[in-house]
Parts: sequence; structure tokens; C-alpha cells
Amino acid sequence: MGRHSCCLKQKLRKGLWSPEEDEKLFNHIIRFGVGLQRCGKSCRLRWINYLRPDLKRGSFSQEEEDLIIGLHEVLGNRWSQIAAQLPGRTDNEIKNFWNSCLKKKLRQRGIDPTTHKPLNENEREQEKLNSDNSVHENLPIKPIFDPFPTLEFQASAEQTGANIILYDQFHSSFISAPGFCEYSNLMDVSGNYSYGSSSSNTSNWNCNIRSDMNNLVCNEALNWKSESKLEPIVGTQWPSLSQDPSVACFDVPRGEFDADFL
DNA sequence: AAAAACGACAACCGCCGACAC
DNA sequence: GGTGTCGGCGGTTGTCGTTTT
Repeated sequence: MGRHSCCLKQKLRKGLWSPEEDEKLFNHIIRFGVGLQRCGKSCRLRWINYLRPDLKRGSFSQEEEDLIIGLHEVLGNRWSQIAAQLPGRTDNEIKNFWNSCLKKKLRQRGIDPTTHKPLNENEREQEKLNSDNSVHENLPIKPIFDPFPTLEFQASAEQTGANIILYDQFHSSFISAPGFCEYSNLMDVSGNYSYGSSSSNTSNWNCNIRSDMNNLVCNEALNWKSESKLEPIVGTQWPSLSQDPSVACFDVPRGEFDADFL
């Protein structure tokens, strides 16, 4: 994670720049300009949270939702670890989903989203006062013991590619713990929560164009290669979507991602 | 129709740990 | 060992579309 850990992991070059490298860098900037007035950190975040081609967009499935709740009970707000169990979802996405939807839903059903235990009487009264939705108030609230029914959760885990070993670990630790709730019964599973499908600013744009852009950029890289007889300057550093190094332009660039370079 | 309130989610901020020098 | 830089992470804020008044 240090300054040049990415170089070590990916066997990237360090040290003095060779004339060839200088030429590639020079040509890239001549061709594309210094470009964005963004810091590397911002670019990296944009890539990780939005532009990555392997991201799964759209609403969270019921399986994913159950999994998030279950993992949150074990891991707390360790969003990156939770995200690691949900392929195609980012920590930011899960965090937003939790904060905007799941927390509220849990509270409406009498569950403390922090402790995952039933709210006490005062909190429940407060929640009733806060809640505008009378339908939810009438839903049964019951103390339940197994938060992750083995079959359902395991199926969820398999569907989402989650780590079954992790599931086994926390399921076995819960099975004997009193006072937990079975979310599958408490959550409204009928609705489409429309997370990720609603509004928005840049998201629609990216949803529509991401794959096209991917093609565009990679094609551009190919074209550039053929025109300039140079490898894409970032191609050898960024693992590719394909096996062709000449189109290795769109995977997570761990480090050395400087906006001025774009 | 306009303004206000709300909701969703992208982006930013700041801290921390790891590493190079 | 000290310092600087960077990436990872979680919390928070900002922005913009939608809904309500």
C-alpha cells in the first residue's frame, strides 16, 4: 500500500526514466494534453466507484440485501470488507445503500441498525413517531433467533459469489446468540427498492456510455498504436480487459494514476 | 407553476498505515 | 529512525432529480 507497492505487485518499472519512456510520456501528453484538472485520488475513486467495467449496476437484489445486512452484523461499518463479498459492488455503493435504505428499513421494523438487536420500547415509540408510513407500523415485530437461515443465506452467498467460509464462521457464531432477528422475514422483500435506478446526475450518463466508452477508449488505444507505432503509454501498467496488451487500458490502475497525465 | 422538502448517490475530506528515500 | 508520499478506508457533504405542498 505504500508509495510503490503497486510497482512491486505489477512488476512495474521504477527508478530513472529511460529515453523510450520519456518519449511515450511526451507523445501521450502531446496527443491528449495534460487534460483533467483532477487529482490522482479523485480519478482513482471515479474509476473504482464508477467507470470500472466489472461493476454491477442497478438495484440490489434481495440476496444481496440479506447478505449486506448479515455481513454488517458481523463486520460493522467495514464497507470494503462487505464489498469484497459482493462481486461488482463497491464499498461506496453499499455504504450509500445502507445509509439511505437499509438503516431506515431496519428501524421501521424495530431493529437497531447498529446493534442488529430489537429496539427498546422507547426507541420503538420514537421510531413510530418518526415514521410517516402507517403500513410499516402495523407489520409484526418479533424477536427471532437465527439471523441467517442456513439455506437461504447460503443460497444468497452462492448467488452473489460470497465467501462461504465467512458465512459459516458468522453463522456458527450467531446460531447460539440470543436476540437476533431473521431479516428475511422482517424485510419487505416484495418491492423493488429502486436503488441505483432512480435519479441522476452523472450516473445515467455513465450507465449508458460506460461500455461504449470502454470500446471507444480501447479502440483509440489501438488506433494510436497503429498510428504512432508506440505502445499505449498506460497499456503496460494497467491490466487489460482482454489479453491483448495493446488494449490494456481499462482496468484498475493501482497507483501511479495522475490526472495530469490524462 | 413555483417553491420547498426529500431522497439517492457521487464525490470529497481527513485520518491512518505502509512504504520509499 | 525520521520524513514525505501514497493508497485505502469510513464518514460526511454536495448535487441533482423527484415528489409534495
